[in-house]
Order: sequence, then C-alpha cells, then structure tokens
Amino acid sequence: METTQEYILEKVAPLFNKKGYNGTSLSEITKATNLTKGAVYFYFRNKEDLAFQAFHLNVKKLVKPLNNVVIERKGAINKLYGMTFYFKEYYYELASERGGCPLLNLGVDARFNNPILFEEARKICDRLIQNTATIIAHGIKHKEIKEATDAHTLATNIYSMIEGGIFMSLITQNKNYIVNIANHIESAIIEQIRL
Amino acid sequence: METTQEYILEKVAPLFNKKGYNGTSLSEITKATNLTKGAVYFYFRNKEDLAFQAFHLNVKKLVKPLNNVVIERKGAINKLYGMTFYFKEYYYELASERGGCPLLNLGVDARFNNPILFEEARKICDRLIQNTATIIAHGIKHKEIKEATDAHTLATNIYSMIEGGIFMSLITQNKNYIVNIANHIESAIIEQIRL
DNA sequence: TAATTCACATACCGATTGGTATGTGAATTA
DNA sequence: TAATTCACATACCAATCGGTATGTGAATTA
Repeated sequence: METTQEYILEKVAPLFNKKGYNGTSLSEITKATNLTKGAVYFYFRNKEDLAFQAFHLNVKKLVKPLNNVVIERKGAINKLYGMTFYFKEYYYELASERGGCPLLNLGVDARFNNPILFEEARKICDRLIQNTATIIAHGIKHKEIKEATDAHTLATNIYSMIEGGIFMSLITQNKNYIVNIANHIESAIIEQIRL
Repeated sequence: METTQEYILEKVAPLFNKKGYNGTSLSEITKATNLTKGAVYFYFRNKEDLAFQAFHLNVKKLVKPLNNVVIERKGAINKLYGMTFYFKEYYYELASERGGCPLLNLGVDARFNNPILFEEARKICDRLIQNTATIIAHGIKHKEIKEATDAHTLATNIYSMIEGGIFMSLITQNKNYIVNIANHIESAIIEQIRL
C-alpha cells in the first residue's frame, strides 16, 4: 500500500518536473494532492526537501525501465542497442507525460537558482555516463568493441546526443528528433566501434 | 549611444537567461539596473514584455557571431565546419558568461509556464534548423554534398547534438563535452556527407 | 519665461509566497 | 476507559510578488 508520503511525491514530482522549483508553489502542491500544507509539512521539512525527493522519484521512473532494458540484454553492443531502443520506443511518451527529462529540466532550472538541487542533477548525470562508460569498457575487454575506443568520451557523446534529442523533441513536440538521434547513435557510433 | 531601454535589456537579459522567468523578480531587475520600477515600467509594458525582448537579445548575442563565422566562409562544407568551429571556440565561454544557451534555457523554463515565451523559443529553434538545412541543401545542389543526404534530418541532428553538448558542458562545467560533440559532428557527419 | 513634456523615482496596492503555530478527530496505547 | 499519539486541517505570519498611481526635477517647447 502506498503511504501518504509516497502519494504526495507521486502527485508532486511531475509538477516540479514541468514547472521547475520556483514555478511550483505550495498552493499548487496542495491542490494537486488534495491535502493541506499541514500534511505536506508533516512529511517534508520544506519545499526544497520535497523538490529533492521529487527529483529522485522522477529520475527513478525513467532510469529504471532503461536499466531493465539494458540488464536483460547480454553483451555491450546489445546493451547499447537496448539504450537506443529505450529512447526510441519508450522515452518520448514517458517524458512528455511526466514533463520531460528530469535531468535536463533540473539541470537548467536549478543551475543558478538552487545549488543543492543542481549538484544532485550533476551527480545523476555523472552516474548515467559512468554506467554507459562501464558497458563500453566491458565491451572492449571482451573483444566486442574496438580497443582504440575512448569509453568515457563516447559515453558522454551518447548522453549529449540523447539529452539534445529529447530537448528538440519536446520543444518541437515531434518524436522524430529523439528517434533520429537514436538512429544516428546506432549507425554512426555503435556500428563504428563494434569489432 | 545606448538608450536606457537598451541598457535595461543588457543588464536584465543575462538574469532571465540564468534564473528563468519566475526566478527573476522585479526587485532583482531594479537592483541589476540601479533603476526603479518606475523606469522599468516606463520602457516595458510588463515583466513578460521585458523577458520577451531579453530573450531575443540573448539569442542575437549568440547567433550573430555564429552567422558571421558561417557567412564569411564559402561553400557548404566550410560553412558547416564554421559552425563546429564556433561552438568549439566561442560558444562555451559566451554561454557560461551569459548563463547558457537561451534557446535551451527558455525552452525548458517556459514550456509549462509561459506559452508565449515558449512559442518564441520554438520559432528560434525552427529558424536555426532551417538555416542549417538550407546550407546543406545548397551543398547538395552544388555537388559538394552527397545527393542522398536528408538535409532537414541532418540539420536537426546537428542541433540536437549541439544543444545536448552545451547542456552537458554546463551541468558538468567542463568545456570538453561541447568540444567532443563538435568533433563528432565533424568526423561522423560532415566528413561522411561530403562528396 | 511660463507651460508642458519627458524620464524617471517614490509610495502604495492586493495577492501570493513559503513557513509555522495551533487545533482536532480518530486511532492507539496504557 | 482515560491518556496519549498520530495524521493531518485550520489559521495565521512576515516577506515578497507584479503592477500602478502619483510625485518631481530637468529638459523642452511655446
């Protein structure tokens, strides 16, 4: 069963993702939850605490299915294709429903407004890149991927492209942008580094 | 000589770019300009009008040097290299000084907060893509670029990558991300489509 | 030079902000 | 069953919000 705290986070996380920290007021939060400030402040220290936990829920909702796709595939190349598959098939709908990429949104929203939240976005960014770099490094080790490949640079390029594709898709409200970028990652990156 | 209206925009544009619409208060605006609300509202109808014009100033500041680099080069391939050169050499400093890419910032900030400003970001996005697509189309026409090239898809991919690279560079405070993406655009796109 | 206009500054407005202190009914415990 | 705790709701707070109405000195015009 869902606790009230979880209920609040579920209702509030898309709000913060869509409207940002300053754009999400306590009055909107109470309206979205059908609760009062008394309830919200019983479970969360303050608005920042709520936004902090909401961000991590947003990340979890989007990273978990990505990880599932990656984990169930064997081999580095298959895992990388799993990532592009995820972003082509799932991410756009997920993102547009829930208000976009939480990493992108918080990274932009919090950069000059909230150092604590921004640092959290940066950490998630590092983690995503590190995970992908590890996959590539494994691929090199197991002779799946060319030895000359710079795993970390490649991982950062992949996420630069994905974040950019997500952004372009959301600003134009057109799924093709993220799909085209995923196709490019497949043909111009994955296929070029495979042994 | 700079008019007071221009002076206000110069001072306020980086503020809006950094902190977003909701994050930029009239009190910050008056502090940044050393003027009072009376002066600000003498030159601008309201905060939205100010943000609107500030956005266009931000875009102009970053697009103009880009266009200059592109215009002075002859031929599609050279112009495309001009773009990657600009983003590698100039953009990161410009962006980090002035608070990032105005297109990215406003696109994220205004999407669920201000339809008018968001629509403006979308228009700029379209224009940038169209300009690049036109360059590529010219290249095809003049036998500089392979005929099979899809100019529009390529232009969107390029801007997806650039926006993503900018974002990653700013969130990690590391210039390498945009540089790596620019290098990728050169080697995996421009070099692949040239005849 | 008297009147007017311009370019702001000052003072004020209701509404909303995040946050807190207190109230309260139901459930739990003793 | 009496006392206490839990899970909120209600009521209030100072501060700040965007915006406006009025004041004012300097420059311009008549």
